[in-house]
Amino acid sequence: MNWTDERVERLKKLWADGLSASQIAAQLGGVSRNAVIGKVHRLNLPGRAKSGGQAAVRTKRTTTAPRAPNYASRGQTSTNAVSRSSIGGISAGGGATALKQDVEVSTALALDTRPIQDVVVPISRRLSLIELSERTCKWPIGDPLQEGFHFCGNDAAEAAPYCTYHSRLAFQPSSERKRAR
DNA sequence: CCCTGATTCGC
DNA sequence: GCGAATCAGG
Repeated sequence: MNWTDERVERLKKLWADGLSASQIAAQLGGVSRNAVIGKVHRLNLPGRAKSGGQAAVRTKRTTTAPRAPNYASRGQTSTNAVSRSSIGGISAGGGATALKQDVEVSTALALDTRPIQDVVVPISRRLSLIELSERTCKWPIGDPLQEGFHFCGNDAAEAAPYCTYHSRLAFQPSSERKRAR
């Protein structure tokens, strides 16, 4: 994808609006967030001040080049197969949000007093489309044509499209389907 | 782990 | 000029 005047203009606007590089990349399409950042630099657009978000108080890089990295020591990254038990094992990463969600789910299933409503039970992160990543729950909430539409956005297991709660709603194994209903 | 922007430099 | 790889940080 090349930087047409039009795309550059959009980049400028979105950057000025405070969108993050990855969000801008998602909107423009065809470019990575690195490409966006690189372009921002070349355009001499003001970087993100040390205000708001998380600056990047990068103290000038000492003559040590980042190139010629340790290609040798690379590749040591092992993709750990994290085993997640169906209900108890929630990743700690999500913090309070994920934890709270799990508690509510457990409670709902344990008490079994009334059916789980269609309406949101877990506390969603209310992410917009472009904010979704491979690890966020893509369960839609609301009417896509109405204002306020968003996605759950809670932590989703490795290859799962939804968080544990919504995975259960989406892939109910008949037995649980009865109880939930 | 997820993410952020900044920087360097091979292309 | 471009942007992947990398760094440094939240």
